[in-house]
Amino acid sequence: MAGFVSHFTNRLDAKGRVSIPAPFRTVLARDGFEGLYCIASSHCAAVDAGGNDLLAEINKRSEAFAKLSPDHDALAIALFGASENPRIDGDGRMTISDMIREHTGITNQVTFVGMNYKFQIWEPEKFREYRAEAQRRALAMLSGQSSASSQGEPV
Amino acid sequence: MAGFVSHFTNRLDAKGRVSIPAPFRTVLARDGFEGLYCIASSHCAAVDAGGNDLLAEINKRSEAFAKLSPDHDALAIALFGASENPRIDGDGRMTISDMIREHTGITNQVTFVGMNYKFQIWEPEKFREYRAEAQRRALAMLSGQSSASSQGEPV
DNA sequence: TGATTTCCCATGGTATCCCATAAATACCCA
DNA sequence: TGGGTATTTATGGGATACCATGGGAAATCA
Repeated sequence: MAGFVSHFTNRLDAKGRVSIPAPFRTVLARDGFEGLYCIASSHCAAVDAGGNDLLAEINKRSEAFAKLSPDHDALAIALFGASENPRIDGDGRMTISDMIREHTGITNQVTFVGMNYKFQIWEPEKFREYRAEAQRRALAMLSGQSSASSQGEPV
Repeated sequence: MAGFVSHFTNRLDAKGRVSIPAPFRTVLARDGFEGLYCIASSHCAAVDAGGNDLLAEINKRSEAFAKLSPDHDALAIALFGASENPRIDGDGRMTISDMIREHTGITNQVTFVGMNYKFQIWEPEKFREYRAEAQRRALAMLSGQSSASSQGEPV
């Protein structure tokens, strides 16, 4: 039920390792996924990460196209070619790969952002900028649709 | 059915803990939620808190958009990335995080305000000011001059 | 064999658990 | 009714467990 929530910033050590926040680890453990599924976000400087829930969402996307079709192949390459399966060591740490470094601009700190069914990996400063923008957009989105659906009771 | 009602003010201790009012705890226990779900209010200096009822409300908001889409990502960051899951200790206390401190201005006292399906966490003085303003607005609305403000903003 | 990765242990800080206390409220029974 | 006794509640503090982080040693790979 309860997914990835809140956000945490941890330090990279000299070996390129970083602790995955303990609350996220318990979610992953409950999910039962071995290791971690990571894929570069197509529209921002973050990497999506998660377990079976995220994987299922990705699969759903690619299944919208007929298998063996050129579209499906292209999508499969884009989705699975850009993804990785980092393992989690006994102390709950993962290593930040070159792919993640290049796509996020991470140098010595990592921000983990809970998004319920998945979480994102960000460079802290870039995350702050994106969050400010996201909150503005969210406010506009919610005020735009709330009148239609329910009583518009603000949450 | 009976949700969170009335309001209470408790002291923070040296470790940053505060007792959740007992009536609120019994509501949470009935709800069955593990811990507490907290999210900064977008329109005032308070933090919304609650259990499954509040979480369901949040989920409803984000499920209106396709997962993995830019819109859904922005909304998920604003809703889940900005929220927290404090646990409640055996004595019915929660710890006030830095996020809550910054958003509410809480220093050494906390006011809990029941709002039926959720409750709010306030700095006592800020709450007094907000309530005075809300009562003035309510009075104006009830006396028939509620022309422009028909949004149903919460009190 | 040299470099990188994986496993294991150490440590300081923090959060959590557990118990104590005092005040307030509810309860009970003559 | 009224006095006295349990419970509940908020709060304080000590002890313990957990977590992020650092670093060494073994294992793996090219």
